[in-house]
Amino acid sequence: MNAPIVNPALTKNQTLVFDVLEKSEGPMSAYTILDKLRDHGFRAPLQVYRALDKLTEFGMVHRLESLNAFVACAHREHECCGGAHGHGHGTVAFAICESCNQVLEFHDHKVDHNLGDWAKSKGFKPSKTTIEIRGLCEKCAA
Amino acid sequence: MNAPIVNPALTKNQTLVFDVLEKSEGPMSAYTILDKLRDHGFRAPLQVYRALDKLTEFGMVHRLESLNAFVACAHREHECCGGAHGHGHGTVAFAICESCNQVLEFHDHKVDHNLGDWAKSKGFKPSKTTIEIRGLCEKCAA
DNA sequence: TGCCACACGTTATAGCATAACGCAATTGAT
DNA sequence: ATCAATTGCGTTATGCTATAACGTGTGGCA
Ligand SMILES: [Zn+2]
Ligand SMILES: [Zn+2]
Ligand SMILES: [Zn+2]
Ligand SMILES: [Zn+2]
Repeated sequence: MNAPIVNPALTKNQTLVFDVLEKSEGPMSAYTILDKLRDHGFRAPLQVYRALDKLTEFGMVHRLESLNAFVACAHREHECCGGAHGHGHGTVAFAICESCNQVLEFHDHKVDHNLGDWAKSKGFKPSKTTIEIRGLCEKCAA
Repeated sequence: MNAPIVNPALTKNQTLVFDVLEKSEGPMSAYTILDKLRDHGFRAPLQVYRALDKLTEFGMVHRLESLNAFVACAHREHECCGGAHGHGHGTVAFAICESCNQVLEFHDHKVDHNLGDWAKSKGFKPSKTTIEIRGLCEKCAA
């Protein structure tokens, strides 16, 4: 539950990568981002990965482990307990539609606490928790 | 929450791959498994991946999304509500020690229900749920 | 017998991620 | 101002993960 960085000054590459992700409808792979940015001078995967690393560190981008892809953070500021930008509240979860690729980002205190209780009972010290639900969104399941 | 296959007859390749995984201390990548099986005639990744696909389908092996690696299922038969071999109880979760690579497999009804409730409230139909906690196990955190 | 499903083997290719080098810009003491 | 440390950047090369596409062989079954 590391404290997120608030409003960091982004470099040019970080801004470009973030803008691409934010405008995207769904998650994007690093290589797809790279292709979108070739016109802006991007030539190599590392340019994308380095920006993604920082954006993830800032809490502005999340990596979807089950897709090897990335999304812009969908939290509104002050949306809830966490305050400000970022995830002060704890673990974030994702519901990923396998039909339309839409991603719903959410957090659930009860899940968070239940997993925390389990960890405590086992003496396990969590650093990062991944929760990803694959399935069909309401629209696609109909 | 698909019903697991019980006691399927394994092919030679599936048996070899499963045995390697079961004897391993921690998760293994497909390519590491391949290297372990070269002496048994394995030559190509597909031989491993095909076996892993089936073993996963049988519920005997789990894929760790955050590691791109695989582990043998650690559930004892009849351990709990699920009965028999497999995961009749629902979602499985993993705690992965980033120091010693030990993996603890567990399930948590409350978490399961929490996520189920969320899905129901959003009309989302889950097919597979990934829960992976990275951190330090009790021994390594000390 | 003919057909089908499935496992298997092989080669090639696609997709994801990082190592290692050198350079330039920034920062922050001294 | 100057030096050192840090950070970002660009490039090349490489490594790791996964699948496509083809053909073969085998066992069950109408
Ligand atoms: Zn977020
Ligand atoms: Zn959908
Ligand atoms: Zn299991
Ligand atoms: Zn450990």
